[in-house]
Amino acid sequence: MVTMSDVARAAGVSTMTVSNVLNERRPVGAPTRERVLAAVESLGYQVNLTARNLRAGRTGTVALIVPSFFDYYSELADAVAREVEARGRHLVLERTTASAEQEMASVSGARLQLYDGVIMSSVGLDRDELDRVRGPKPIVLLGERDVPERFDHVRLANEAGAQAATGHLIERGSRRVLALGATPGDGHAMTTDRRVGWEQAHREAGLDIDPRFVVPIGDYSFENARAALLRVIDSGLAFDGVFAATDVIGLTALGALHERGLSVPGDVRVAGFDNLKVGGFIPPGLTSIDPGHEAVAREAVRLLHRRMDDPDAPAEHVSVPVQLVVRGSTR
Amino acid sequence: MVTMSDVARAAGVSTMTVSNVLNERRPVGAPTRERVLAAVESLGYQVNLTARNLRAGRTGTVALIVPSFFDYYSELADAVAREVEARGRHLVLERTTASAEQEMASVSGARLQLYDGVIMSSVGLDRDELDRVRGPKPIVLLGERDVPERFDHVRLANEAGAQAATGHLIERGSRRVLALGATPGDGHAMTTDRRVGWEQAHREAGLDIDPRFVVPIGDYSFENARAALLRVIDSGLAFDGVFAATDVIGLTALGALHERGLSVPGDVRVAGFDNLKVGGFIPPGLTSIDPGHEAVAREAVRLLHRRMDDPDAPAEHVSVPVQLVVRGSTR
DNA sequence: CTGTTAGCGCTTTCAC
DNA sequence: GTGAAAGCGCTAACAG
Repeated sequence: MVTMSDVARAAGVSTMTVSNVLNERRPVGAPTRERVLAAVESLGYQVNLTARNLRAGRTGTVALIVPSFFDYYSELADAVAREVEARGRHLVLERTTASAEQEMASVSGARLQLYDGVIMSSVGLDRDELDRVRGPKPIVLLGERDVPERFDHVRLANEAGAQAATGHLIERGSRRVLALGATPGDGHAMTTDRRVGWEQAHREAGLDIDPRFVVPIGDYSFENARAALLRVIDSGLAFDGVFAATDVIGLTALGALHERGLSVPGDVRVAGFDNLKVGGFIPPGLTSIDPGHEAVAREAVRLLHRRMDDPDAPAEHVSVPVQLVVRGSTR
Repeated sequence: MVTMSDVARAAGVSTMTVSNVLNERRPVGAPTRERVLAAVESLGYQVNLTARNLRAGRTGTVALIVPSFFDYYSELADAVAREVEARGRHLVLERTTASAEQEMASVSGARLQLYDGVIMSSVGLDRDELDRVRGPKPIVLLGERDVPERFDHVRLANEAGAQAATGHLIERGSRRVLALGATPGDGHAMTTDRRVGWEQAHREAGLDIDPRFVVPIGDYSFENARAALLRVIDSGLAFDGVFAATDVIGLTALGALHERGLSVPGDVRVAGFDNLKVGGFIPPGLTSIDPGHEAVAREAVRLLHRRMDDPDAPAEHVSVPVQLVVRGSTR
């Protein structure tokens, strides 16, 4: 391993001068500078970021911690990466498998020290658990759970989005709209908010709210979504619309309906939530709610930098607007 | 920031004893141990991984460096994460946007020092550029490009997979099969290998190879794939099968064919490559080649650990078998 | 414009 | 079973 003092010796200067050349922190005379750069080149020197981190207390890296690498999160991560890189830092992605233990480990554990800041999309931790998180580095939370006041937080307009999607189904003529993947009862999960939006659309249209049309799905997986919808179809419950709480569920609904010989949008209209890229390309195209990844990413990174600059700034809670995107599944 | 010496002071021991308790490297007397753990708990101490890393030279973290966070790579990353975690390390994901500069920066730059090892899926760097990469940490390469002998490398059986998919289309009755997203000419890109497999299937079936049926696509994006296929349809070139070089292209083909009123699998059979999860759930289901993420991940992590244990082990080059998965698009 | 000194927080090594 | 000293490679702070 070639170190900075090897370079310094080769160039006949002190390590500080090498450091100053490489970091451009203080002006260095042109000839000295040349000698240093030549030595760096000929020795193949690379800074040791670990040592720099330890000494300087910054890493140039931001972590985005998500439940999984899939679907919504990969599209979000891409937007966050662009935003972080635009501000001159690197982004790394970690996944927690949505478990409270792993989220806790990611965020309160020692790993936080490795980053200048962390953006976490929390689904496993409840409000009380989050409240126990104290870290030496800024944390911005994403997602739809209730979070302690003191955290910076970015969320989506879930209710408004669900209401827009469901309202659109009703407007196109659906009268019996499933809330597939929504969650009944109280709570602050993303899927309760989206169910509330579904209800609001019904109220606004003067339609009854039938609790049999709320169909929860264990883990939002393709497999469970498919099984749940097939169960509904086979139960004989008549419906002519599906508001899917996520696009994964919506895409699966397209497949399950096709499998049972129901046409979309003829027999059943379908709308999802997340506006996954793939939904715009498969037949017949999935109407969805665009969650505005760019805006979420921009806000999250803005809040993170604000807090890096001023650890005592008051916490900000941002709700990002969403937008209906109409495609073949409702047209 | 509470440090190890704060804990040592509170427990009335030396920092070495604290370190030994936390790392379980040397036996520590039970009462001492208790005092140390109590102090850790009451002070809320967390190890500083940066400092440990600098001193001990290991980080407990493996990086997977991929061109993007999407589709094939997110599914691969999930498998790699499971495998890495099973061996007691963390995985972080970085993306390069497939640019040679960023791949170079990720892998030859100082960032490599932050990890115990790196698995990189390289698409931007050619053989010569890769050959210039020398790092202090193990690197395992994934992917279909030609790589220098000295690297450990895991690749897919691309030709065999493409041949199986195309052979299946032919067996089902297709006679004019597009190679959508494949690359003509020589070369060692993934899409040339897959085109060669497409050709082999034709030869095996005694069918002519018509170069007009090889339709390259700039960047494998949904948008370009859609545009390319619509162009072919509108050109009047008759075809009754599509072998798509990736599932992203295959899924898009389903949509574009639907848009032009062609039925799948009635008018045109479609097969892809990657076996993306979504392909099993949308209508009519996309026949595909399963790239065996688990096997790729297992081999990659095995090679990485082997090299961490023995930096001088001879390089291994592994080719992972793939498997045809038949769904509605060819049934 | 350049150098010296000190030390980030931890673990390796050696000593008892 | 426990401790003291040294130092990983770098940069902040101060000095000249």
